[in-house]
Amino acid sequence: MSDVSLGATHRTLRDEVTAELRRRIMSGEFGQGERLVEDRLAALLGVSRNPVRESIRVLAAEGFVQVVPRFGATVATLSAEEGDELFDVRMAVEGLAARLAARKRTTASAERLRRVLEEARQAVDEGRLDAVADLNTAFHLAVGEAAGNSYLNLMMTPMLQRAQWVFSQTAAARGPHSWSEHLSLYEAIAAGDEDEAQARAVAHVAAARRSFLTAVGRANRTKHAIN
Amino acid sequence: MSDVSLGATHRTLRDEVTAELRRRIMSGEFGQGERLVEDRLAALLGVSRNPVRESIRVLAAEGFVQVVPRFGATVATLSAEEGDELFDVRMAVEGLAARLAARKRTTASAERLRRVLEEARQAVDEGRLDAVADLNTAFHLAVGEAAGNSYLNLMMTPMLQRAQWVFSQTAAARGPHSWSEHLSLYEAIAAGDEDEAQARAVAHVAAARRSFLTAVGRANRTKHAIN
DNA sequence: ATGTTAGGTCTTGTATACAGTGTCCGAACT
DNA sequence: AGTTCGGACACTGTATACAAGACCTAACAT
Repeated sequence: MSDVSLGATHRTLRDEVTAELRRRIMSGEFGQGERLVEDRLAALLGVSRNPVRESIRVLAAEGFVQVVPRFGATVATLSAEEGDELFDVRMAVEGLAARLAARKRTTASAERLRRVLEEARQAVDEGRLDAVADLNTAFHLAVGEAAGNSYLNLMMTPMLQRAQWVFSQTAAARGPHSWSEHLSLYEAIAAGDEDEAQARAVAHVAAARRSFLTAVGRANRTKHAIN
Repeated sequence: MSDVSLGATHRTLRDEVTAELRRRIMSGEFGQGERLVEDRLAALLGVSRNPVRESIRVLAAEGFVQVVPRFGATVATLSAEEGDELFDVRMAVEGLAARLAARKRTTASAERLRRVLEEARQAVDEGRLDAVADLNTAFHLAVGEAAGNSYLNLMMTPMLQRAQWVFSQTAAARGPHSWSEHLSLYEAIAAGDEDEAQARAVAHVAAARRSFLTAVGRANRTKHAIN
């Protein structure tokens, strides 16, 4: 009996439904405010209503859908203001994550961060944009894991998914700056400099916020409001 | 059509099951690591397995239960270390909440905070200890609401419930100091002093951590480890 | 013309039934 | 005596069925 059986051994239908619904919401295939009818989703995914219902509850807890009793679930709406609010939370949470990651750094966690950075570099070179977005989230999540705080991780996972959603919904994009900022953050963590790590993480999120606000401004000028 | 229909109009069975299971976990009636068999919970609460299953998924997202596919759900275990880790997260998150609450203060939110403080004072006078614990959480949550950040609120609700759980599980208790700290935090928020509000919130959580660590130390000395 | 009410339809909420998988225990074999 | 294999049991995963409520429409009355 090995210890490899850490959850991911089995993957239930419901897990896949949850992931698939989340993916379709994040990709914009399910638009904001769109009604999520259990029957149709079940038919669409070739399953019964039960896994769909349970998935919807999870996605509601993550903030991706809003559920009104006896009415149903709709994809959450994301005003520009709500999108902006997320950055305040991220600065606080990710700043802490970076600080703790620097404090508790291990060779294993540093190795993991470096590996994600390397994968991202390749994806950028090959122009795989969707992979870049996923790897961006993966890097931030890896910092959270390096912090070694279980509850911090539990809350960071949906938070970062939401952040990715916010970016994709606003057609906001960050250039190569983002990855140099990641590298710089990694170095501070690897050096064990808590203050610097936190400062760089906060600055990185602040830079992301500026990109977001620019994109929102652009959208407003072209009459394509975020919501 | 009034705008009063804000979610809480209807209360489904599943909502009550979720609340009831959470309550029994937080009260210790369902001990850490205890297996949660769907059939038995359904029979216990007089419902079918479906509401129970959905509730378990929600509680898993909140971190109260751990679900292993094809094995089942168990009440999450809470080591002393994990309990302590929560305070780091709380300081970051609640510090932000206090700062934003001070920034966006309104007469309505200030009134609401004052009302909770008043209710708590009465509960303390009347010696209703369980109500005091709930009102403690309610105050912290009210600060979160006063911050006017929807996602911050979404994550604070389960975080504060978990904090209450940590305290009750360790038999940690805080005296009247806690409420004078609350009052002091309220005043900083009402005065709109962001820096002071954040500092007092952080100090308050830090004080709670000291109480927790004292209780854990006491438990360890008496051979009653938290887990 | 407008308000109201009754019916039908759509969708959620809940329960029950079935299938599949893992666990545990005992018996047979080494 | 220890080990391994097999089968019964228990529980989860998934599907289907039924109940109840909400919304929409249309006919009717005022």
